Amino acid sequence: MTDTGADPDGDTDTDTEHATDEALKALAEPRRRAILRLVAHEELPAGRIAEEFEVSRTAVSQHLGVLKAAGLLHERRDGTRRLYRARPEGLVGLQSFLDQMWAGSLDTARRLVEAERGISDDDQAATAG
Amino acid sequence: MTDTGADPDGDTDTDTEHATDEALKALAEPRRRAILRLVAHEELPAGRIAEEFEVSRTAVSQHLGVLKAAGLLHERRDGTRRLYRARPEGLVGLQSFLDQMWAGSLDTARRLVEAERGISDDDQAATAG
DNA sequence: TGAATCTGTCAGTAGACGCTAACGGAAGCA
DNA sequence: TGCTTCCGTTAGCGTCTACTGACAGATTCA
Repeated sequence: MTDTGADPDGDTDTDTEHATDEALKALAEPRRRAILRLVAHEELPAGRIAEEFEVSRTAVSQHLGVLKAAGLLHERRDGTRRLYRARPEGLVGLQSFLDQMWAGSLDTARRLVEAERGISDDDQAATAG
Repeated sequence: MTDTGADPDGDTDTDTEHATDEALKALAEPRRRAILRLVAHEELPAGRIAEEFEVSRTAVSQHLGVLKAAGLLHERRDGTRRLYRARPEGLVGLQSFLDQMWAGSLDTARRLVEAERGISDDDQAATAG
């Protein structure tokens, strides 16, 4: 067991990791993505959101709770109604995570392809370069 | 039931949705993200990856299968070993999804804030005037 | 005050998911 | 050929999760 980077105990990264984890788990559900899409362009009350789906209002309410807990939803009260809209800030951590992953894997892929080409082409030049 | 945008039956969007769904479900697991991070910077065999975690090799193998099915992993055979590395192309759909969501919600948030400010401004002006 | 509306919360259930142990297949070596 | 290594697959189990139905709190209006 070496746990090089598998289970880091960093302090600053832990919060980001936790936020990313919650956001990803929230987005992993198709219904929740549909809800997020609905409230991405306009503010809507819970009942209006529930009407868009065939599942019960209870299920939608729970989905709203998950999205809210993940920081992906903004809630505003208006009388008996509760208006929801997407919260773009909740996607920041996820964006940076994907960017980092993208850059790293893209760089690795490029390097491996070049190495492969170098080996098949001329390994002497590869070792010399 | 109106299903305006909750359950679209589009043709071109369905594939993208499916790919995004699989990628998100794959990334929603912390262990799979750790695996992806490991092979983002270097190509590694399955056994080497399994050593980094306390769970059994079986579990890691299943995680590798999920990541591979989601198009996030590239597999290459070398004798008895199977080498894995992250596949950046698998993140494209997810990136565009997040970009779209980000742009839409950010625009909405800005518009709502401006409207709110306008209302409160208008309100004070109307009540004062 | 009482009725109606809008919404969240609390048990309970069916299905999905991650994990382990046991097994089977493919490749390398004496 | 027989042994070993490396790896994926299957069956089974415990846990998590999305869902439904029933109930409770908050607000508005007559």
